[in-house]
Amino acid sequence: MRDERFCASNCPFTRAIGTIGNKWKPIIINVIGVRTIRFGQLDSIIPHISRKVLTEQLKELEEDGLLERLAYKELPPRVEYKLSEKGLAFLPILDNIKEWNAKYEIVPIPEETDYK
Amino acid sequence: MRDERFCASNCPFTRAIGTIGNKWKPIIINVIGVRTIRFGQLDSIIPHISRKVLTEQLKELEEDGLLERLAYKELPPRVEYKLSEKGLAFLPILDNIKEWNAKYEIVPIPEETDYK
DNA sequence: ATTTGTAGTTACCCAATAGTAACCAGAATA
DNA sequence: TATTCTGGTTACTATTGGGTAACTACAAAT
Repeated sequence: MRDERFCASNCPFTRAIGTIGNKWKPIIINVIGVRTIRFGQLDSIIPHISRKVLTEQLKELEEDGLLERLAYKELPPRVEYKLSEKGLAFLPILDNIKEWNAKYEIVPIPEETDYK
Repeated sequence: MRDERFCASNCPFTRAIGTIGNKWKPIIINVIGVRTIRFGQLDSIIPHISRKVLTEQLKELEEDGLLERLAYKELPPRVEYKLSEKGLAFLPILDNIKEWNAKYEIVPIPEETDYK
């Protein structure tokens, strides 16, 4: 899941891309935003992600210091995630991407759909 | 290479991540920058990328309107790439990522290396 | 006694991605 | 005549990614 050639590069930009340059992480960071959120919520809010992949991505984000994980010793278990200072500092970049996209995206021709 | 679920999402942010959210594209865009560059140069400047993958990524970037490709009908062939307006507009975002990384990166412990 | 709920983990398997090597055109150069 | 040069493409293989389903713990509710 993580490309060692990127993470161990001596180019800081390449290393940065190694940590956040995949399709799930920006989505996850964006969904969390400034709130505290539970695993199950993430799982149900983010479309098409499996619990397995979600777990992996969250683990990596935590390892890279973007995310804080708070596990309560309860049953049934409760785990809360929230962005660290580093993660929060990444949010404006995601906003920039949104603006950039809004300005330049070539809007795809919407699929023919049957509404009943 | 391209995840249809992302590109066809009705969420613009998800679509944006679908186009630039992978490890090679930010690297390629960053390497091109404001200059005009040839295929062979890209291939030799970017570490670890294979010609096959480079070709695929360039093709997608062109399809998504980030890149302009200029092929000269010569032999041996000459092909030049440069960023479009959309591509150029993405450069400041890459700069933001560099700043963000410089500020927050947890520097990896350098590997034990033998210098002779 | 059985079901429900949470946040995972694990095993298994198929699909997608990426690496490698060989090959192409055809003009210019040795 | 053989080699070099460029920007690819193709076939084949290896590696990885990711989906699915089953399973865990244990308390509380039915």
